[in-house]
Amino acid sequence: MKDLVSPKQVAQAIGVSESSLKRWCDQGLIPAIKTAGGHRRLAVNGVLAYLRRTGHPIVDPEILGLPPATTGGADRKLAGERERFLEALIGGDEALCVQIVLNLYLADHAMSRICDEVLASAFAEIGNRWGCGDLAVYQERRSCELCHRVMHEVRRALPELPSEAPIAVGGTLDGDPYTLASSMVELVLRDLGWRAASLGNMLPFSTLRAALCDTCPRLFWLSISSIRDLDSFYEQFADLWELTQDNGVALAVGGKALTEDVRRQIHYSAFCDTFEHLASFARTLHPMRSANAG
Amino acid sequence: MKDLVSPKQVAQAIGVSESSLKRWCDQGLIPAIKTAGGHRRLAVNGVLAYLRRTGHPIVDPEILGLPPATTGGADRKLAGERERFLEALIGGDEALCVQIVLNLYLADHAMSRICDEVLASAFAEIGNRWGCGDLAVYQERRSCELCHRVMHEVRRALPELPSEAPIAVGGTLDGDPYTLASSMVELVLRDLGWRAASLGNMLPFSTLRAALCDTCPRLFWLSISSIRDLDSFYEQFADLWELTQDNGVALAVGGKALTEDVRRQIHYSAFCDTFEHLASFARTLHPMRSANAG
DNA sequence: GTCGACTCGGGTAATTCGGGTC
DNA sequence: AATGTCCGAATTACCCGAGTCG
Repeated sequence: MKDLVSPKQVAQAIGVSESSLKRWCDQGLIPAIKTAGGHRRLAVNGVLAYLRRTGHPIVDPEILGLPPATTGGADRKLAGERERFLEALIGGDEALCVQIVLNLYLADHAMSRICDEVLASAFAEIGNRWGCGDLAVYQERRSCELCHRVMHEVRRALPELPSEAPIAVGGTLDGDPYTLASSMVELVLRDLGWRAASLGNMLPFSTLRAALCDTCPRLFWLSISSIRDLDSFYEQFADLWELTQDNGVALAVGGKALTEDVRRQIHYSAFCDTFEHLASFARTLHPMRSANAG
Repeated sequence: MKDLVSPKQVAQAIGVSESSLKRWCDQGLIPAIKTAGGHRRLAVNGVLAYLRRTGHPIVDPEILGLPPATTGGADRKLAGERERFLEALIGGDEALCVQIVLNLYLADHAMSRICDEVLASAFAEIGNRWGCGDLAVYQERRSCELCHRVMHEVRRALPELPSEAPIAVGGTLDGDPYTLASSMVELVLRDLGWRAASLGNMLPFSTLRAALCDTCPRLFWLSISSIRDLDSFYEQFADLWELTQDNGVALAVGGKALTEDVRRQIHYSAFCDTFEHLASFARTLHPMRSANAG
């Protein structure tokens, strides 16, 4: 933990304006030292002492544990946050998980990169540790549960979508119970201005066709992390592809079950290894105001 | 939903003067914290808890970040709302789903009854229609997805739990992918003042034992809607039961896989056909102060 | 030395305080 | 007993041009 933090960080962390913070410092309520140029630097323990005295809630304690952001160090920040997020997940600390991700979003990171480099990355590591027996099963399950809650929370933070925004729907195939990736797709697309809605998991092809006709999306996604029967998959997937093409719907796919061999046998509009890929593809369909420089 | 709001916002949202709000805060009816300068900041869940207790109506929900037509104290009947909720679920109208359930909560219905008579009941009907082929599979899956989102939203509206509240954890067994019931249990218990957390689904017995030791709950729940191997189940369940008894943990079970025959073969602290049963049992363990006078 | 982001101090408008009264 | 309105003083949020940081 850093000893000294900037006024802006503290203001965000405790949910007040920088002006108020300035006044409190000048009144001696919060100890602060000044740089040669007159900029205030606040001691973290002094801030915490103040919060304890006044019972002020910590809106975002996570900021206080961060080193001051260095310009151009955005990459390092994302990577570093992955570790903190991972530990919070494993420890079952829901509030902290939410704060970390929400903070990254507020720091104007693209949702696609947050999903790639923090959420998905953390779960990759959880998978590793699970395989090594370093993790209890319930910790893995609870992590999934927590991650869903985090994503709920982040979705609320996204701006309202205009009713003319293009529609996107998708989900996972029958036999594939993992909803996390599909929910992340929804988040990424919403961040890009799509009215995206995940249909859930375990969806047979027949109902995908029905959903496609009922909801009339511009984009349809499939997260495929396991395939039961390859032959049946090829056949049904071809039907789905045809249906999307007849209706002018783009079909984006991803997931570890789509190996190179499998990809050779099927048609799609875009295959996405990462959420960044997905975001790039989505932008070609529906260019977005560049609010997120990513 | 914002976490902290100013007195003026709340006053506008519920249609009273700021003075009344001041008095309610000073009497402890609404939890409030103060800034260094003595200005009050109100937590939205605290405000909602007060509205629920008193049946006070909401004039302008949007100020508090609630769905448009949220009313406080409306005399909504549970049975009638089930139909509306069901149709909203099937139609995929997330906002309406949230609105209906939140209204019932604010109308001071117990969470256990909302879960029994609206949520679970709606899913029973969805199951029926699905069996008859009156419902597309994706509509059923999407309904599960929506219901999770509704519950997340309601959980946010619940008041903050005191740190001395008893802990409860639970989940579903290995082979049982349905998380809905377990999430409902969490909601019901939180409404009763428990610090309840669902561990998720597909939990093998071995990890349940680990979780039980790691989290030290007062109550452990299992939602059991399917059992893979009965013999193995009996054996492992007996181990779990023993562990709970050694640690002074109550074990509450429920789910349609627990038929009369199965129940005869196992021990538990309480079997719950409904969330109302669960609520009654939880109250015997930890009586809740009746916050509601009228 | 350049550059973007941050912070400074100070001023202003809006909000909130506590208390008294209707 | 409870609520709404009014008051001066205090607090907070937002804004600006100039200076500092990394």
